[in-house]
This record gives sequence, structure tokens and C-alpha cells, in this order.
Amino acid sequence: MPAPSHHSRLSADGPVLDGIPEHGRVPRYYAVKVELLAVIAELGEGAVLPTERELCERFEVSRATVRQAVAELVLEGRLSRRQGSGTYIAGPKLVQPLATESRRRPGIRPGRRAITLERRVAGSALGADLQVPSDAEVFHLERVLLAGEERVGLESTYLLASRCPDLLDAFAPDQPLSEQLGVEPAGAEERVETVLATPREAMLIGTNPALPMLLTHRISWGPDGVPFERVRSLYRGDRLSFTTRLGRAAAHR
Amino acid sequence: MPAPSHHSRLSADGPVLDGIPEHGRVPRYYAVKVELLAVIAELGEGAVLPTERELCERFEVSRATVRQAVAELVLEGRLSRRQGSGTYIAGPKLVQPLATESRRRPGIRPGRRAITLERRVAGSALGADLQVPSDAEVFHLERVLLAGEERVGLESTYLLASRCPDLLDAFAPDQPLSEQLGVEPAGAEERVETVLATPREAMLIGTNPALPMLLTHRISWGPDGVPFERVRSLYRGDRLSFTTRLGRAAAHR
DNA sequence: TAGTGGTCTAGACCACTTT
DNA sequence: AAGTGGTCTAGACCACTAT
Repeated sequence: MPAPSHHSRLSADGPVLDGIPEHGRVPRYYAVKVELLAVIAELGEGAVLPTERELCERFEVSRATVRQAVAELVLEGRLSRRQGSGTYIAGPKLVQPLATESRRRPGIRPGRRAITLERRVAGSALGADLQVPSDAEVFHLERVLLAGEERVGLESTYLLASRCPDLLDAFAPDQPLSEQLGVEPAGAEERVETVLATPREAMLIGTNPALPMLLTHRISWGPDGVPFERVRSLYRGDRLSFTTRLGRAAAHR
Repeated sequence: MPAPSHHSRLSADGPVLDGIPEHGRVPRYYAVKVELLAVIAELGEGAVLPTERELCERFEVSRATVRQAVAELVLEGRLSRRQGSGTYIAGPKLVQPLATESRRRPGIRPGRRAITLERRVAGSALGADLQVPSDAEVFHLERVLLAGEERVGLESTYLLASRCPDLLDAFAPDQPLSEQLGVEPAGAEERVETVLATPREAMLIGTNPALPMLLTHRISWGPDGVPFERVRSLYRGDRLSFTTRLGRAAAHR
């Protein structure tokens, strides 16, 4: 039994999850969680995970540590536990139509603080979303969302560089992008779901990791019907709720 | 030290939280959570909670048990922890406009299973929402939401009895209510947020308690602008995501 | 009845903030 | 330096499921 310290390092293969490795220190349960993701991928949907006691032996940790890793994966919907039976690998999320319309802007003195603006190649997943080759150039803009002084979310935007070649020059980090682009979205496809904050996201927003977040994921296209941006907006689920008025107003509120 | 069993009963004052007391057994951390809610209400927003070790002494439980109770309250946004500093009582949720439009109906063979249909008086909170006296009569309809065979949510609807006096006769539990009412909503106000499933909700939906859920809360009014229903829809956050198409279609997807 | 996850204890050291 | 929350251990018993 070597462990005088309860912390370790992940192998230096770079960030394994969208996680904490930049910090240097990784909690043991987080390393277990990463390893469990590999087990999950290997076994596939519907399969039974090894028992908690077996996982303790395999990863050489206590049961409480295994349970913390499993608990986060349960909160994320990757696993589900059945008392007396076992822990099972969950299927993909179901999809439910929602019908969101043009987003009006926040209520409480909204603001944004840009933390990343870079030009790079799209890669395969983003290229597919935007219907361009994987070596197409995009801008990646990452901004912290504010409500007054409080950090409440994190927004990551990918824009086709061909649509806005001079973005890096005339960039105003606090303004909506649409005004700076000359492209007005004519349509979009959007998804809303709950996720847990990764350690990195939690750090940037200034909240605790593994807190449930409200995630919206949007792909917008212009009047020509061709996609030009992908936006991923993450809001603190414990601090924000979204409201709408649909149709006609009420009588006397 | 009496405790040979790790479970106890809450005082028989009825359900304290929207919880498990019908079961008879309450986990110790859950009883602590209920007591913490009283502490939170007493101290008020921004105050520091007693330290975890103090709470251990006060409630005569171990630190792990206190931490489980606190962890759930953190996931619910009632508390926030700051390492090295303390645990603080959080303020109310912020509100953000969302703009949801007419909800299209689910994708995967949606269904409903009614589990409660009762006639009763509104009470003060519901009365205020529907703009009627607290002794006005309402129907309360509670239904499990299905996607195929899978339980994915729980919907609780309150309807002004004066608008649909014969609901109990001609009720078809699997159909949308609007068709059975003769009232078509002309407008609504809706809120979307993330919450954790209570033990009762988790039991009815067949999921684990304290799982993040997507909650929509809607008040609808008729052509006359007078509210007639309040609907609270709770969806499994780990199993569902909501999607929309806004505006014009894309070019070639 | 055996095995699983669910809850709980008592104690330890670490990282961080405050004084 | 002292005190807080964060992580971890080793072990125990309970509730539930499967056999």
C-alpha cells in the first residue's frame, strides 16, 4: 500500500475529460470516473457494471470513493443503480420537441466577458455540424455570461471564418455577435438539457463542480439556409430559471 | 447513544418535505436535510451555516451524513460551499427570459397514465396563481408521462372546476386535456428550471431520488384572459432533452 | 440465502481561506 | 496558525433483488 497522499496524477496524455488536469491535481474519485467511462464504452448500453466491491479492488480505492464516481455518472445519466440488483449502463438521452423561439435578452443587467478568441480548424464533429470540411477555419469565442456582477453561465461559439474574416479586428466582447457579423440568423435548431458542470466549467463560472446545469445547444443558418455558427450555452441550474410569455397577455396580473 | 438502527422516523406531523414519510422509513441524512431547511429559513440569505463538525454534534450524526444532506441542498441551489471559508445560504434563483412557443407533442410514442384525480379547494398559493379565492374548487390531475414504455416524467395539473364541471364523468386519462375542456388556451406564462427529484417523485417515475430534473411550470388563460389552469411538468433530466427548430429550415440536412 | 446497492460511523490527512 | 470544506479509508449493518 503506497498511498501516503490521496491525490494522484492522470497519465500525461492531456485532458482526459473536459477536466481539471491543468490544475495538476486530480481527486482519486475523478480518476476512477474517467476509468469508468472507458468501462462504460467497452461494455455498452444495458450491460451490468462490475459490483462496487469489485471496482474497489480493481481501482484500489475504498467503496466511498467508487460511489462518488458512480454517483456523478448517475447524475449525468450515464449509469443507473438498482438496489439489490446492480449498476447498469444507461442508453442515450431521449429527445423531446420543445419549440423555443427568438431568445429575448436576459433580465438582470446581462453582460459577457470574453475569455477565449482563437482561429483554428473545425475538426470532424464541428465540421459535420456546420457542413464544412474538417479543415475549414473557424473562430472559437468563449465568454462568461454575467447577470449584474454574478457569473451565471458560459457560452462557447464557433463561427465559420469565411463568413466573418475580419472578426479579430473589430471585436467588441460585450456585444451580441450578430451585430458584428453582418449575418442575421434566419433559422436555428436548438436543444435544451441538463448536464453537470465539469471541473473546468465550474472553475470558470465560479461554482462547484458536478452542479446541474442547463445546457442549450444551437446551430444557426443564414437566409441562404447554410449553417454559420454553433453555440453552446451553459447556465447555472441552481441560480437561473427561464421564463416566457406565450400568446396573448393575461387579463389583470 | 441509543441508535442500534441507522434509520429513524420523523415526527408524525405528516409529510415534512414532499417526501417519503408514507414509506415509514427516513434515512438519517434526509432527516438532517429537513432540519437544515429550518435552519436555512431561520438564518436567511447570505448567512453562514454552522460548520459541518458543529452540525455533526448538533444532530448527532457523522460528518459523512451531514455532507450528504448538505450536498443535496447544494444541488438544489439552497446552499453553496466555499472551501476554507464555510457554507453559505444562497439567494433565490434568478430569472431569465426564454421565449418558449406552442409546445409540439413528444417524439417517442408519448403516453400518460393518470394516478390522481381529485376535486378539492385551491388553497392560498394556487388561488393566487389562478386569481380565485382560496376556497375555490379545483380539479387536481396527476399523470405519469411516458415515452413508449418508459416513464420519463410527472405532470400535475390544476384546473378551475367552474370551467369544467363535468370533468370527472367524461375523463379520458390518455388524451390531452384541452380537447376535453372546451377551453383553448390563448396565452400562458411558463418557467423552465432544473430541480432534484423528491423521493416521492422518484418513486412514481421509477428513478433515483436527487436526480436533476427539468421542471416546467405553466399558467394558462383563455380568450378572456382569465387563468384556468396551472401545470407543473417534471421530466427526467438524465433521460430527456428538448429540441426545437426556429424560423426557416436549413438548406440540406 | 447470498449478493447487490443504500446508509452510517469514526477517524485521518489535504487544500484553502482567514486571522 | 487555526479553522473550514474536500477527499479518503476500513469497516459495519440494512433493504432489496435474485436464485
